[in-house]
Amino acid sequence: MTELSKNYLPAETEGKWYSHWLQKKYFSSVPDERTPYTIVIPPPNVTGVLHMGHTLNETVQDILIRRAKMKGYNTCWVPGSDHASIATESKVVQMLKEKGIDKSTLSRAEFLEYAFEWKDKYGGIIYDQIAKLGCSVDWDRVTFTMDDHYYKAVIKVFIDLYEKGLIYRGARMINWDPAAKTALSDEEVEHKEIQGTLYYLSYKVVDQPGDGGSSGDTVIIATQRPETIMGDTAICVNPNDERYAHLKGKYAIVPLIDRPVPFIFDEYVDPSFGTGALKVTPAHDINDYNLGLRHGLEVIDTLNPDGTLSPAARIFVGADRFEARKKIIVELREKGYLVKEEVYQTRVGYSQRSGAVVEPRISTQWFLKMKEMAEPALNAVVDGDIKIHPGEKFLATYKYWLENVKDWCISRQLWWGQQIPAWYAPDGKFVVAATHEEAVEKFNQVYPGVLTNKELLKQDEDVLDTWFSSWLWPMEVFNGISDPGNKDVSYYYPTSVLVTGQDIIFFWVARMIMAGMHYNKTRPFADVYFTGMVRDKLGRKMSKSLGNSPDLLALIDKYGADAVRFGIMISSPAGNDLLFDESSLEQGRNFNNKLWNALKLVKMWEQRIGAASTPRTNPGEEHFAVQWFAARLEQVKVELDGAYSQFRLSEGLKTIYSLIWDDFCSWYLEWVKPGFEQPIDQNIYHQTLIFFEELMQLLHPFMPFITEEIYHQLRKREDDLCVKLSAATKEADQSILDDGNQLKKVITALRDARVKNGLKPKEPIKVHIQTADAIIYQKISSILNRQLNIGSLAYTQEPIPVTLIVAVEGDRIFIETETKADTSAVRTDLLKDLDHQQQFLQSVAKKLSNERFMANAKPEIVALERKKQADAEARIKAIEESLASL
RNA sequence: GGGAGCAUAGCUCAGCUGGUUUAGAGCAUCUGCCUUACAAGCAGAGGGUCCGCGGUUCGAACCCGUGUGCUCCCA
Repeated sequence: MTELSKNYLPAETEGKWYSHWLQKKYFSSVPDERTPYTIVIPPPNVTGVLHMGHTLNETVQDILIRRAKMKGYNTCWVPGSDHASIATESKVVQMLKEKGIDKSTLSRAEFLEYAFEWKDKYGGIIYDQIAKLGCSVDWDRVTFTMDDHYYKAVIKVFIDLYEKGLIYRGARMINWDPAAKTALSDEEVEHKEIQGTLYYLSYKVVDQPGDGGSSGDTVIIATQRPETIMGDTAICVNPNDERYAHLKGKYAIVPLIDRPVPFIFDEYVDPSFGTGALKVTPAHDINDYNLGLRHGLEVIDTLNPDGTLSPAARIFVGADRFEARKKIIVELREKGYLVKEEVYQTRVGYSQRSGAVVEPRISTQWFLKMKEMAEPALNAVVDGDIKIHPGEKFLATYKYWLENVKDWCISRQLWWGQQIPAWYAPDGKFVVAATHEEAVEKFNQVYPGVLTNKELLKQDEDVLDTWFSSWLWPMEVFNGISDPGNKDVSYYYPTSVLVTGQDIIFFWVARMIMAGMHYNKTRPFADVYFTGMVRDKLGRKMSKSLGNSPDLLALIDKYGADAVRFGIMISSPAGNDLLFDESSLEQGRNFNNKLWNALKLVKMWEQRIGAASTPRTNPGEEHFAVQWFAARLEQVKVELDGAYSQFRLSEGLKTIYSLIWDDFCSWYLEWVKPGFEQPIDQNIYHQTLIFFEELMQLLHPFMPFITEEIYHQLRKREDDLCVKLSAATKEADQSILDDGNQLKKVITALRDARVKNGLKPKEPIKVHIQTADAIIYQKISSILNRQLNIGSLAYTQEPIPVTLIVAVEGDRIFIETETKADTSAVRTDLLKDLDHQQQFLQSVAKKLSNERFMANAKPEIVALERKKQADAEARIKAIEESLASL
């Protein structure tokens, strides 16, 4: 036997076992006759590294996959990454800038080359982290959302939906990200509450556009965006607002640029907000835009795509919008137009990716009609075809979104992504087709004779929203779109469960369900398990700016992957946010050591296996520990089945943790431990190995490395725990479990008495037991002797004088003491317990004497109360006798 | 403004169908131990107005109403 290290050293086993599993191809899956269990990884963005949120998600998936593998499923976990168009493109642009390269000097192809380099580098880091964490992903199936087949699938879906009339192109008010210079979908805008200022501006009123405004009449308008006044095309008031009734047919003069705009009347305006008069800027506000549509107003766009003022603004042209605001306020104040400033709370939309304040902007973009897509996706969840965990929390959110969904803006003004397959002639006529050749052919069919030179047909410069590719993920990782009905997709799809963060329920989960229902007429997954957000221990979101986001690889180096997995799972109740604290990783590391030390103990016994079952005690008695632990194990297995089926993984881990630490190490191993340098019974040794192996198997999904290592340390063997099938559960023997509990209670009570009375552990005690059921004690007597250092044990019918008395349930245990112990502490304890028991008895008696309780309660409840009463009475009697004999 | 969720030990959370010995765990705390696997450990202990108020019920941490506080989603 090679010497085992003092503590468990993760670095020495983790790499070894991961390569072994890979070499054995345990994670690779091909369709066969077994039932598949499939998970597709939520593809991490190639923009960076895995954070703690990924770590949680990946760990949960690995637990489910490893468990399913042991249950005999053909498991397939597909890894991959997402091109994340906006985020990656902005990072690549930034990286180029640092190298002194401006994106505008590059061709599209040159830029994409840099982007793919970036993807290879960071995608590689992510995959390395997934491997270090021990994830049992099928590396032969790595998929990237810009892979050739994937790219083609996205284009195919775009064309198909366009031909079905579900995709259209049009000018709409969209969310514009001035930093990334692209359109965004509604979901990519995050609203934050901030303190803003409401500026009260004075507009002159004139009778006619050409009028100089000599009347001196003015109207005061409140706005939080004074820099947009140059885009004003009307002033709107409520038709029922008498203050402004006289303005009908008149005009207001926009300050600084002296442009007359008409007054319009619309009930949309809230007379109580601000002054009740609203400046209407259709180009820069969605509500104003709608007002403009109703009243036929001109649209003046005063902003450039990068957020600077456009020539249409006439003043401050070229200044950034926020800079322009400051300057305009100064000028308005100087010229007397600014009459009041007021602080007020408002909400501002920020780009989820770039962080820039989003501009509402009218722009021609591509949209997907969502109503038709939403209905089947809604039904799939409402009807329970797809189950969301935890359900009560997210079902309502999911429903609300789908019932109120708006069309999805899917075009992005970027290069990194699938280029929109629309082809335009110089006059703006266009067709949608996969290739230039197909486009030319189609165009000539639809518009015969228009195209003089086929090179004039140019492809749309824009790409599609990343989510328009990732919504196909569960299908296209198996080539289900590009090669429908192939062997893999038929076998693995629909997938079993999707594990992801609740923050992308709309971005991704809902849309995957839409795509799945649309293209396969089936759900993409049977269950959705939402994990919470990982926060720091103060409850703050993890972010780079706070510096509270730990580096995963550093944590694995410090604690080991198993401890990291343990730490994050133990503090992760289903669906709730988890407060990440390194101390839970310490707990994981300590658990590793506990396992390691248990292994060392068992390995020591290996040297001293009793020749032919010649234990120093009665084998029947020691057999009790074995019987008890076997029952405990079965009991826990049933509990675990329940925990897994409800995705209560944190609870499952706690159950195994306690089974190993408390039941196995603290009780069982102590009960079967031979005396110093004594041999161990062969059967018990053999059973202990089996138990230990079973425990390792139960723990394996959570902590794969150490369990595999111990599995091999316990016995020289050819097979691996990773792929070991779990045995069916048997029914646990309840009476043995009850006896075990009794044994634990007796031991704890006697230890307590020892401590309280200052009896040294090395000092043997003489014990007399008064019980109605001596058989139990006979079964466990050798264990009692050893655990409590009992010198002599006898049974008695009568109380023994000059002793300490310990009451366990209805039994009394008398400890003979040589030195008369101080009884005052014992007396206090007994009195306290007596009081407690008497109050309890009272509450039970009250119930039993309540006629209505007796009439209404179920018979088994009444029986239980009767038993409680009897037990309490017995305990009280025992305590009273103990007190009397003190 | 609309909607959802949460409130249980110092902290993080279980408590499933209202009745499981007058509420459980882990961590933290306190006491005693270098007991021949483990001090990253062992043994033992203390710790609760189940957010407040009202109701339903024989019986409420659990169901209903209401108030307060916190979190999230949407506009």
